[in-house]
Amino acid sequence: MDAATILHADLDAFYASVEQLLDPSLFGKPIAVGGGVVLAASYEAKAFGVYGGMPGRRARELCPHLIFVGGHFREYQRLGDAAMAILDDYTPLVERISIDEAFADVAGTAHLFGPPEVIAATIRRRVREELGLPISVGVARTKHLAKIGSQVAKPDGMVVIDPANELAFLHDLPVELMWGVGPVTKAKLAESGIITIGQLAQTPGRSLERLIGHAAGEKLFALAWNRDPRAIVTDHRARSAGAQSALGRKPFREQVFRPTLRLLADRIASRLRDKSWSGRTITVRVRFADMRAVTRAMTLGAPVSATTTIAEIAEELVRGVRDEHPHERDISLLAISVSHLVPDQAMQFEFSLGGPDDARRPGTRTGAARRQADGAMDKVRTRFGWDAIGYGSVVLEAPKSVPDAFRELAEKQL
DNA sequence: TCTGGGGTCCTAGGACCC
DNA sequence: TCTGGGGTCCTAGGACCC
Repeated sequence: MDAATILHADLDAFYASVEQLLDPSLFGKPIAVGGGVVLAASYEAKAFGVYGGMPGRRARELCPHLIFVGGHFREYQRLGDAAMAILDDYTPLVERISIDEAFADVAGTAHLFGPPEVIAATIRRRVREELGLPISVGVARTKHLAKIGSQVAKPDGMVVIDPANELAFLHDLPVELMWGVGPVTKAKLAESGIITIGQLAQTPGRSLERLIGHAAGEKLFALAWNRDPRAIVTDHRARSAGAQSALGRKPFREQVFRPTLRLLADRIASRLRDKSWSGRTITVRVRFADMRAVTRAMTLGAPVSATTTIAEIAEELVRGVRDEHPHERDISLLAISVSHLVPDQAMQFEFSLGGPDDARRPGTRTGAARRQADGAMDKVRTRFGWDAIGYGSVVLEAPKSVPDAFRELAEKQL
């Protein structure tokens, strides 16, 4: 049997811990990063039932002494990177999941640094001493179990799962600790009396698949027996790039959605061009006032990355939604996503094609003009910053519901 | 004064092809 | 009496994760 060499390292209540580090008077107090929405809560706040994603008003109700702090987003990025760099010191096999979380496989480096649990303890000590942050680590034979280990270890702990005791450890735990079990799946399982991972493991595969679908049933059943074949993946390629904007409540009209879609297209397109990617499928999402949402998609014959092209297609799709839903007076969110991404080298030959002057075909006159305009804008932004230039009214009408820095942070995870 | 922003993957039905 | 069967691509919706 393989040894337990997979580490899952997860910084505890990361944003909140950074804020407490930056302002020691906040230490030991219930704090929330954010405002309208809680982005992160300290453990003191979590004790009151406050959690990330919760509306700020609800959080205040639960915890009257909750202290809201604005985010120091550049510090999050810096400290998250620094913590992950410590992992890099012990193995090249590091898979970063997000700003504050990563897997690492130390199978090949134990002869240099000692057994996995010693490496894990060293990492925890160094992150604490060098950065001043608490980090929890799970050590196990599989990624899934290592991740569960770090969750169980929180806050500021370490759990090593011996390969001989895997199922004994796993089967007493509640199903919602499993990767892929959210509120809906948890409720479906509970209706069949399945509360623990052990109960899930004893459920016949067929009835499980009837309950939650083929793929999910198969996956969860395998995980419940700790059959997790996933290896560490050090380079992830993005499959889509998107942007969204919550609007509160705005009339579903051209004057509202046009400038917003321009802004979203501009964000996505400049990120795509920055990485030399283009995409063939444009998807829009429109959320109505009551939070019901619809999506509409269009797949093109050739990939695109021009701001104006993405914006025009998105507008067309949103007009279609409006025409199909004439009674929806207000919308609360607009989103665009570009998928079927390909590296630009793969579409170079398209540039040389002639044909009708169609903006969606990169080889045509309009397409070329748009690439030039985008290229000029990208250059100005490189020198003077993103807000230095924009498409027409977009510059003035940018909604600022979330700090731009937080948005940039999310983008970096792409 | 309802509920942010960035992603991944799965399902199900229809079109289309051979 | 009916109308194969497999594969791919696309669209729309939904669950989940950080």
